[in-house]
Amino acid sequence: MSDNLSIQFLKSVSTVLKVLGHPARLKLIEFLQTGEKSVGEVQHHLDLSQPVTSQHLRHMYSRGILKFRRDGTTYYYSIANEFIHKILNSISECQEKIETGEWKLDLFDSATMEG
Amino acid sequence: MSDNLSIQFLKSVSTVLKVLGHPARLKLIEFLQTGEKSVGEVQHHLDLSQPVTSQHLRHMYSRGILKFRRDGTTYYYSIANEFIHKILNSISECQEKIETGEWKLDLFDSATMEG
DNA sequence: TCTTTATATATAGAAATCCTTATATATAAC
DNA sequence: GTTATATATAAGGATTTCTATATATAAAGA
Repeated sequence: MSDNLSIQFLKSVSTVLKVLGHPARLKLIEFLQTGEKSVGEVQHHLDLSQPVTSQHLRHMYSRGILKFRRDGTTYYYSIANEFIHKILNSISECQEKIETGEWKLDLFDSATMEG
Repeated sequence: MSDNLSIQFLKSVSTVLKVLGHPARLKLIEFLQTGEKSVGEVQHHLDLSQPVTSQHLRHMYSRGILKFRRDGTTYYYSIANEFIHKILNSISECQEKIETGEWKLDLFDSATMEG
């Protein structure tokens, strides 16, 4: 299992994970799972400023995670590939297990080494 | 499906994804999937300096992604929760689909909006 | 006790990220 | 043509992260 992942794939995946490793972007892409959305819809859903919304979307587009189409003055963004869907579904499944108590997700901030 | 994820879960998940969103750490944790490893083993496997290796491990430990035990001077690190395993397995499944050509993972760096 | 091995910790400079403010552009409506 | 709407882009600074280097600690063995 180890070294299964090629260098290139490893880099691609870490790029994707890094992009998703931000609460606003994670919530954003979760919103996009229900279908394409305009910038304004995303903005209102996330309660962000217009430039920040646009920048996050552009950020994700520039990394191949989103695609967009334009209709007049409106830009519709949507998820660009299956990989993203797969990861998001996997996360959803995890949440179910965590909610039911089957799994625990113990994250913390302190960092003492005396364990 | 939207708004399925609670704020707290969203933050936890984005923390995890952010940590995994780094080629060295992703490769590191993939290595740990095969079982606990000492710092030295990780260091040699990843071909990193000792301090950098230690810092990555501590970084992941401090965020609840790894745990460790100590035997004399040797520290053994291992994956701390099922969530990580699930995400990694999901990534492996994705790689299979991408290798067989069933899926494409088109990531790119340019960022012009004229698409 | 001295030396080696294994690892942690501290720190500093560079680089990347993120948000804010301001401005630009393109289309639509009037 | 003027105004309104939807969005992109650019510049700035604050914060965080990364990498490298230097130092410290603890155990094991000679």
